[in-house]
Amino acid sequence: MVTIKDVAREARVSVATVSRVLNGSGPVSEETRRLIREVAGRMRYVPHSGARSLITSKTQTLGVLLPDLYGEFFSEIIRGMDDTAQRNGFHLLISRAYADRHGIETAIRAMRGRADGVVAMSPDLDAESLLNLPSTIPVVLLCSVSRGNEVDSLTIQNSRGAREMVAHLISRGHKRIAIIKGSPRNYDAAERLRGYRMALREAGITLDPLLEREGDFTEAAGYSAVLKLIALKNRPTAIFAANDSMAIGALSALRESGIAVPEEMAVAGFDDIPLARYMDPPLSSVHVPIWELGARAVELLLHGITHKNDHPRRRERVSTKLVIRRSTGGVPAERPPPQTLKRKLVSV
Amino acid sequence: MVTIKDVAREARVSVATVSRVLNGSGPVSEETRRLIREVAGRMRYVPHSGARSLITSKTQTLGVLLPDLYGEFFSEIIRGMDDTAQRNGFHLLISRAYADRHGIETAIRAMRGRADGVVAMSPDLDAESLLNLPSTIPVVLLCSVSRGNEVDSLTIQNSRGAREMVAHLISRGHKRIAIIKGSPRNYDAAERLRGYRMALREAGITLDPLLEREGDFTEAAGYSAVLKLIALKNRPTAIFAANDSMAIGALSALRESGIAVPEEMAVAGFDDIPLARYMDPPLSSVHVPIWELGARAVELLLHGITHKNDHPRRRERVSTKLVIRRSTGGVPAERPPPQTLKRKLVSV
DNA sequence: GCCCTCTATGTAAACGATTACATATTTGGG
DNA sequence: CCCAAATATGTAATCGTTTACATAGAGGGC
Repeated sequence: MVTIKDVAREARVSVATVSRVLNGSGPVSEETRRLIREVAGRMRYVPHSGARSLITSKTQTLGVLLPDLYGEFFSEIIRGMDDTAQRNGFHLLISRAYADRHGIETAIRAMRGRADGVVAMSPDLDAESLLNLPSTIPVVLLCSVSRGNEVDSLTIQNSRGAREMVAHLISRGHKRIAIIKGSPRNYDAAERLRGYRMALREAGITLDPLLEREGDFTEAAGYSAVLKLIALKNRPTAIFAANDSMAIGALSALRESGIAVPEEMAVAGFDDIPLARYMDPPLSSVHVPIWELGARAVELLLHGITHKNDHPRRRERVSTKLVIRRSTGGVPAERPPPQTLKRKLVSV
Repeated sequence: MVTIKDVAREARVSVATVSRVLNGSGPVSEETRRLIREVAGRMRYVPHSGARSLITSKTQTLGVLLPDLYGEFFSEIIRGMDDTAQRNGFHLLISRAYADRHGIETAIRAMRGRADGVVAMSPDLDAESLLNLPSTIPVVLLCSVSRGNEVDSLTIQNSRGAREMVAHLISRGHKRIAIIKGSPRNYDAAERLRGYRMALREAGITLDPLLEREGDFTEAAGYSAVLKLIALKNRPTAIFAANDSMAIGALSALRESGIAVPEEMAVAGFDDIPLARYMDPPLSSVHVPIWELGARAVELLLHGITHKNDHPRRRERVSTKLVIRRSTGGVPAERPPPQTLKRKLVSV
């Protein structure tokens, strides 16, 4: 592997001069500048980023800790992060980590010398104590319980979104509205449940525990929750699923049971993944700007890095938007605009 | 930031001894071993991975270059990579890069000193020349044209899978079978088209250019391709979409046009994304083991790394499997097993 | 008591860059 | 023609580790 020394020797100058040319720092005569460029190019010299970051103590890399990597939600959030990181000359070091306190702390430690900051997503409710990690490198907490004041945090307007969707169902005349809940110890899930209850209470509807079904954010969970709901003596007339995957599983179960949506049963989801509009019937959902979530997290982190982590901590929350389609009897027939290419798979 | 020197000073030993204790190398008396462990713990010392990798010239990191990051395909492939990398003590440095030769080369160079090897996915047909990158670090090419002999490569059995699916449609009695093609310059797309044509030719069916529609792997493309197909004077009776997203868009368009699937029009996709079985009707597709694809790519790369890149190059191809559901009139009603939890979204 | 072999530890040279400081050369003002 | 200032370049310390080599006791066989 060719190093800066090899280039210097070949060009008959010192390493300092080579470094100056390559980084555009300090004065160098036009003549040597050209010479060094030529030699470096010919020898196919590539600076060793590891060595560089050791002396500059900048890695130009951001660590990303995720609880898991399934589904469109994560690819989209990573895309938002990568776009923003790359625009600022940073790379992304991605790692899955257990969501509990120990797992996250270990992972953040492992980042020392590898990353200049970390975005950690730890939706587990138990990870609360994370808030006061006395971390030396900047950290942004994503979709996590956020109370303390040690780190920046960014969350989704879960309860507000859920509340609005359930209010929408109520405005359509529904009184018996079921919810398919998210994973038990998940922060987003808990908040969405809170919004659901809030809306019912505001409408003077008493909560019915039988209408709150367990779920875990998978299609399979939505599917089986529906089978239980339609077996009830006093069936609900609407179902709010805590995410779109479960709503899709729910639609599938209703279809097989011969129950018409939205006539006999309204269905709504959360997230508004790209597929929602292609369902049968098109799925009403709470739109979450996932790309923006990732992008904003990185922006916050970069801010923390440039300010060496001594800046006032921020706690932000991205807002959601109701998207009403046919599955709640909303609009006649939203027709997907053929050439909008909202989504673009380059391969497969 | 506390360094190994600080620990050594505090424990009144030399840095060498501290290093030996922390890495379990060389002989150290039980007494000093305990002392150093205690001091390091108390001072919350964390080794600086950058410095370590400079001297050992091992980063324990793998670079991953992807053309884009949309959709479930990518989250799943990344998951396969991360699982395998982590099990072998490696991290993943993920980066989006232009798929052309220059983009990939630049990106690979930027990895010097950051990663011990690179998995590059560059499905662009023009990137052919990539094959002879005289790269110093091991490279595995994923889903890319693979002819040269400079790097390992891993691809999907595209043409075989497509051929089998189209043969299946033919066996159901279809004679006029349309294809919605993938992106024009995409390798996988080209191979799937090849398989489609192969199957037709084998059945003695003459190719009809009108039945080969442009597409780009998006739902929107599938949607609008169908509108054109059903406007033909001599309509096809079956549609093979080059991926599931387009097939889903196609189903949506057919539904709105009042055309029954599979009675009036059979529909098949490629990839078998988790959602396929939840469509209405459940979608027949060519199953691709995406997780395995990522996992295997990393295995190949790790092999190249341990053998210092002088090993016989391999060219592997993961096999596909036909999954027949109702959209091609296949089986009565495949009912999703409620508790199989094939897919598990931890958050949202 | 001598020498050899272990075991335990320390010293210092790497790894590949950046950069403060020193030095040499040129330029220009008086 | 001299000296200060500006320009161009080199020397060497530094970042935080690992590790080859050196050193110093301790133990044991003769």
